[in-house]
Amino acid sequence: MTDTYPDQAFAKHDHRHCIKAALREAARICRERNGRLTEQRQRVLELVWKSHKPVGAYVILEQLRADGFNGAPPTVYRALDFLLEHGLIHRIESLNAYTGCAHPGEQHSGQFLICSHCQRVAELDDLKVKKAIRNSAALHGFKADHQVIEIRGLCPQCQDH
Amino acid sequence: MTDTYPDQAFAKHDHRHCIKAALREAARICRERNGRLTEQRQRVLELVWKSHKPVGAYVILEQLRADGFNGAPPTVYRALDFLLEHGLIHRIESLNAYTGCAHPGEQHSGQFLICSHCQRVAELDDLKVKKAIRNSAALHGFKADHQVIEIRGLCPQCQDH
DNA sequence: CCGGGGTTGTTATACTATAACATAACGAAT
DNA sequence: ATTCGTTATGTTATAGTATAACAACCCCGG
Repeated sequence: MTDTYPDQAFAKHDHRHCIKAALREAARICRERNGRLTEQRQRVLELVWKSHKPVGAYVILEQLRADGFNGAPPTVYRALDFLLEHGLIHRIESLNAYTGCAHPGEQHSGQFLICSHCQRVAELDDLKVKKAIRNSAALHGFKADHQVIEIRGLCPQCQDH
Repeated sequence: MTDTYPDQAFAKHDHRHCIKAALREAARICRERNGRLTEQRQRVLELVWKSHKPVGAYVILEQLRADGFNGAPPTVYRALDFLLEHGLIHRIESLNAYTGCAHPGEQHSGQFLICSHCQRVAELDDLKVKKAIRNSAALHGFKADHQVIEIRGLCPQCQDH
């Protein structure tokens, strides 16, 4: 696999479908691993997916509250931690924000294209990039373990502004 | 140029030399550009370089204070911003910390190997990685502008633990 | 029914960063 | 040397991000 969603990344699509698929996948993965996808965790996952761009923990918190839930930051962070551990979401380091994982379950560290204009993010998993990095690290005797790759720029739709 | 400091990255070396060289380089670059390398900025740059691992803004602040300076966060952040703008330091997104730039002046976005054990960081500028990423982005019609690449793992010295 | 692991509630606090406005230092032009 | 605009710094307050610590709860297996 070089690229999982070659074009879909920034393309228009029915996002409700994504959300549903993500929830279904999450349920499956958690069942497999005996992870408990509780009501809270599911709600947080849904909120992450609902946004078409990465969301901060406190935005999620606000939305939970708007939804009648009266919680505090730790609740949200715990849910996020759980989802991160199980590979259901990613954290975008350069934004302090979280985004749904495009192909959960498989072990992978994401590579992200982040549009500086519309804030949308596409997740890649390019083998060549991964290899180039692994080689480069190996050259220095470095044993790579996890990679944070976040590319800023303009997505196709935003290049004419 | 593929790699600038092939082995030196994690190798032992007289770090005082690095600091001096960095300060000298910084002075030269600022002179060239009419940037003012003030006392404060120089002190901050020195503190960043003095640490062999990335330092947080508040650690720098502490050290400035220990040094008789009675300042507040904005002072430090302003100095850091200046140094970042002029390519004299880098920000490590995944650590919220700052580290001296190994080859200032040249335009480049760093690639970093970050040791999870000793926290030291090596800066690379691997052409193959850069190209792989540029290609990958291009495949998606994405116009890349800046790349954040931070690889976690174990440096040569820390792999036996 | 009991017990124990995992989950959530709750309060407080640490850590990271910036807004906004006042003052001071610098440097080019007169 | 004086003036003036620009850039840099001081200062206070606050926004934004994340975790520590402990109590209460719940689910499920024995």
